[in-house]
Amino acid sequence: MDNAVQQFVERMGLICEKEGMARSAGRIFGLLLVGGRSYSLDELAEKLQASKAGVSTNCRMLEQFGMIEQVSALGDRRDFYRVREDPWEHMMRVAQSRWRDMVKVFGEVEPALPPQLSEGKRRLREAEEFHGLLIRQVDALMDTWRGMRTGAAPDPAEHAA
Amino acid sequence: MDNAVQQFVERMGLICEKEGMARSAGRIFGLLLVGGRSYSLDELAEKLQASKAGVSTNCRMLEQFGMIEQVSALGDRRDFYRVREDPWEHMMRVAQSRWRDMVKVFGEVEPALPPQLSEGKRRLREAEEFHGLLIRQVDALMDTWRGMRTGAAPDPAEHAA
DNA sequence: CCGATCGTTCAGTATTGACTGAACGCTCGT
DNA sequence: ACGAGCGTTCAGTCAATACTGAACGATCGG
Repeated sequence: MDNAVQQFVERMGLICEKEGMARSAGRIFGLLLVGGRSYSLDELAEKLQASKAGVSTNCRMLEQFGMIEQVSALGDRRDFYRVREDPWEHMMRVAQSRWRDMVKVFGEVEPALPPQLSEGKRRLREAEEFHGLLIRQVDALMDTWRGMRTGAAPDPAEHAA
Repeated sequence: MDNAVQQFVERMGLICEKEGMARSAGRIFGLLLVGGRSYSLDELAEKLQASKAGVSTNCRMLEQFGMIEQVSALGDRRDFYRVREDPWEHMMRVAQSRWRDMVKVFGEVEPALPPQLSEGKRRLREAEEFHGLLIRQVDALMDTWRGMRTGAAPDPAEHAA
């Protein structure tokens, strides 16, 4: 395997590990990203020197996160995986759903708080507001991003409300 | 400790755990957030039923993440901790620095890739571009957020470039 | 119908990481 | 100068989790 590829794969493993997921999941994603084509489970296991079982599990996890997708080839019983057409958009969607959960928690807890914790209640309302805004801002980012990829404007200046 | 507070503390522990950090760090942050005042290490350890050592370590970690800050009281040798005035802004700054690292990795690896991996090179340039845009979009979010908190406009419609 | 070739499941293992209790160093008050 | 109170460090313990190898089930070709 190419040297630059191998280094990148390892760095992606570390990055993804810091983000909370398994290191080998990051390695798989890195290889698929830089490979730019579909890989079978066997090929992934071989190139990453990992067991087929672990690769299978991590691929399904990456698929749930919306980062990669499974694809089948005619006349081939094997499962192939590749990065989705826009993995970052789907990753952002997952992040948004987590933020939505936080908004939900803040919204549920704040009214249940005893009145003497007025400062805490204010903080929670603020947190709820911030994450709501964050979700909307990422929505705007998606619009811009899609516009950049379909259109040809190199520098977007307009946003969606 | 209040029942609603206790439940919130626990939920924040789970949320923060999913984000990649330690569960008790999340508990500490939750308690400080909802408490709305400064807490000494002893008080945190007591209310969370954890060891002083663990609380100390996690508080320093939370401080590095920019979520809480240490504060001292006159005539008191103890260290107090409280949530920062705007914890979410600082959390976003930390997230941005992680994205900057990713941009750096993408930018470094792409030129080192062999030419036959043209699709992979394209993916990496795309990833770099996306995360750069993401950083800028969060900058815009900060501007909006600060504007909302200092000013009084309930619904912002303008963005910064 | 049988063998081969997949992907998945499962139990076992190893490694990582968090938490604790005790010792330590430091800084005050007296 | 000494002791009390404080935060931190460190070694040990514990639980969680990722990974592996082997068995299993399914599917296709001959």
